Amino acid sequence: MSYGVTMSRATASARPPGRPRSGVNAVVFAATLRTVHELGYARATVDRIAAAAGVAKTTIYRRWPSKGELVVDCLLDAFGPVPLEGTGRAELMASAIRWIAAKISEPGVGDAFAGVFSDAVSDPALREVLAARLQEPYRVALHEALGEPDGRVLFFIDVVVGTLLHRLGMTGEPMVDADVAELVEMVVPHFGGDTGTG
Amino acid sequence: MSYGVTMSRATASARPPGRPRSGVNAVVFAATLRTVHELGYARATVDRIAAAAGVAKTTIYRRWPSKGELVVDCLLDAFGPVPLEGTGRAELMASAIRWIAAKISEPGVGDAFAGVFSDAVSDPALREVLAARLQEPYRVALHEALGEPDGRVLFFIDVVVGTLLHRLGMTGEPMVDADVAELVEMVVPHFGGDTGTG
DNA sequence: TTGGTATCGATACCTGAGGTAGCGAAACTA
DNA sequence: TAGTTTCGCTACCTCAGGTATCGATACCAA
Repeated sequence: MSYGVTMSRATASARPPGRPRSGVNAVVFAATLRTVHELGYARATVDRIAAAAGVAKTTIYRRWPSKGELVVDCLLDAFGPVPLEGTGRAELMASAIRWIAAKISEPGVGDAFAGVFSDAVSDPALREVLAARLQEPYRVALHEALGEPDGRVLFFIDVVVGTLLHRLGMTGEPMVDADVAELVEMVVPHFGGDTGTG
Repeated sequence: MSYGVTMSRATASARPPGRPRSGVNAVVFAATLRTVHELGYARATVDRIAAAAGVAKTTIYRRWPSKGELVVDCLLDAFGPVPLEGTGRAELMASAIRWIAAKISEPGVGDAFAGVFSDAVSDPALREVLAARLQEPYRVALHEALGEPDGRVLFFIDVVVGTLLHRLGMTGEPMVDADVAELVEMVVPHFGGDTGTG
């Protein structure tokens, strides 16, 4: 579930007073992806998501300040941490590219990603949330794993994610494996990873 | 102005009856880019664009069926044809990349592009318009100039445009020249163009 | 058991934006 | 002068994001 996870009430004053929140976050996330998958981002209204989750709309707005932040949390939950388990630089980058391509191909995930990204273009507040909560953790992880300077990592993310989202947005379909493979063959050598020649 | 341009009334029956349309398309395009630049895509409402152009909102909807199609026509007008004048393949691709990067950097153009792209994600009708009217001409031109198969040209467009839009969407600023240069250095060799190493 | 607090579902509502309908006036042709 | 189409204008419809309020409920503490 990615965030907070109560710290087993050890740190701060035991537990806040009042009726505790029911554990429906996961249900709401699932309903969000399902609704976005079935209706597209724009028609996946908060009313419909709430109905699909069997929850009142006000409950959603009590937990997330906007539809955009709900979707960002939903994507955080759907993505999870990057698997960075390759032995060499090349394998590491290639597996990261294939991982994000596969995630974006999952039903609802790519649409939700493209949709919230779109909203963020003309909503600076949401853009900061998107950059800080969704992009930053992966940027840090890649920075440490690859040893590349920040600017290069951001460029790497722009190329990989930008390409995948542009394909999805233009065609309505996620990028096929052959093209993902070509993306790997283009990007990895540029970043100094051997792709099989030594 | 890119489209139609009356054919000097030689072809079809002289001229349609009724009051002729006033030549305000260019004014509306300019007002669209200016408004999008100042307020962002979402807050650039059709009301505001009409006001900025000194035109009634109904006049705009008489000429374009939706805000999305207005913006697509506006972008067609702003982009114009690709300059494909390089001597070799490498120069040709590099100049095309620098050209679209520069266009997206122009005030309002990048925001309008990202905005309409965003709308298209959850609007299949607009997506077809975008693909057919905006992407297709450049795909054909690149296909003929480079001799690459369609799939490769579409991949080329996904990488270049996707990267530029992702950078703009995430940071709010267009890509700087140094990163555009790195994009060229990554893409051109992959497509078999020499970049200076014989 | 009683009081305090915060969440729950439900309903009603506000705002803003895309888009449409209908009007009289204006600009052109025949 | 009659016919046709665009013009600006105003009023309106629909839908989506987001807010306010209310009684009911679940928990804690005294």
